[in-house]
Amino acid sequence: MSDSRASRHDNRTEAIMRAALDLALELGYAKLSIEAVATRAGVGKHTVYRRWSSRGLLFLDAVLSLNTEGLSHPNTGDVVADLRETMTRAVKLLARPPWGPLYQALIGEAQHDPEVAAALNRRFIEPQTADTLARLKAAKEQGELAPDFDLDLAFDVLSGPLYYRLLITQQPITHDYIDRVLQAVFAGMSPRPKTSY
Amino acid sequence: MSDSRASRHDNRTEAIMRAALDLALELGYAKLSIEAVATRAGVGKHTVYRRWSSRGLLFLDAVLSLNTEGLSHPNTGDVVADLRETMTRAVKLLARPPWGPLYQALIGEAQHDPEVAAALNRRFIEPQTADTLARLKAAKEQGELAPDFDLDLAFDVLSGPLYYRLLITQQPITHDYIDRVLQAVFAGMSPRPKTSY
DNA sequence: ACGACACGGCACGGGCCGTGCCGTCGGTAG
DNA sequence: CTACCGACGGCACGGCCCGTGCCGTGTCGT
Repeated sequence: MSDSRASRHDNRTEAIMRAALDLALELGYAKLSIEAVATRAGVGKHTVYRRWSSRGLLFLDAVLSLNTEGLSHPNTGDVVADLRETMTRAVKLLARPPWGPLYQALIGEAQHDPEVAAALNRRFIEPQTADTLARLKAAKEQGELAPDFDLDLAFDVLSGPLYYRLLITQQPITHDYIDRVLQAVFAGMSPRPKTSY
Repeated sequence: MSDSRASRHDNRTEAIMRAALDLALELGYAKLSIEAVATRAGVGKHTVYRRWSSRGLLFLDAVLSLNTEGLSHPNTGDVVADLRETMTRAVKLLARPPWGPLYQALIGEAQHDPEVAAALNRRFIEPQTADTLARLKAAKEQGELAPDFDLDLAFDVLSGPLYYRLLITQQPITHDYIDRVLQAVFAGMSPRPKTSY
């Protein structure tokens, strides 16, 4: 076949990413070396460097290759229920290995490497945001949300607390926690509908 | 004096932390080496290792030494205004160097080093949370907040979006953004006070 | 004056970096 | 069938930094 060349190429690429994920889980991302990845994958270091210019970008590809399809939003007509469903699914992935520690390490790396941060946003955060935004927009058009509902802020306010728990306090994210966030955001936290604010 | 010994000790400690901060700002935390810090501080490597067991813990001490007093909450009687004041002050610190990049790098390191994560929580996050909690509790007792106001969640919901912007999308955090978060949390985002939720 | 101690300077083995070079192997073109 | 070519694995290199040992020095408490 004419693509056996490409096929061989892809096989190595996958082997390298798999080795990177294995080692990241065994040693932690901090102790992950390209040298070890190459050895584990049965590959020369050049073969790694030919594909990725930095450890961070390799790790990004590796983590995102664990594809998370199934994070798209259902539309049952009840926007809050749909959001809870999506958030629950996301949290189930993050709750335990392999995704949790890997995603956490990836965001950690993004704080040190602007290239990783940019790529993570473009390839993962933005699509996910757009998806949520579309679902919220539909809800607004169907009168489920107020006309002045702050669409652009919604994703931040919903995800922010989850990321805060994952990255800062590093407490477990439970179903109850998701419910309370939804409660706070959609029912409001103030006793007075019209605060002095 | 009897503490000239301790004084000398402290001088070196400060010099090392200052050197670490300088280098972190010049090169970025990722390229920060203990060897370079020691040289810049005019100090032997032992003197660094005698005080800190890892680069992360040194960096944590260095960043937290830029003391952020003035993050305590005022109490003017209007809890939302007080929160906005505190959040604005915090964001002013984070908005631009040196705090912004340094704090971002510190949280990044915390994702790779559990010791740093634990210390960061104990020494910075928890006191700040307790402070906010106390202000909210006072507000609740004075009837400014509903009796069933979710105190424990409040800090997460208020800070979460800010951290999300700082760490994930890495967009600037403006005054307008703070206002919108407060609006969302305290006035609620839903058009219907009693959602099906 | 003496002893204790933290210190700066130096050197070491070791790990990993990123990069060259070389011989091989598979697929392609003529 | 053969000649070419690109990607490859293996190896070696200089360089940086790690964490640690040793040695001579200066400064303090006794």
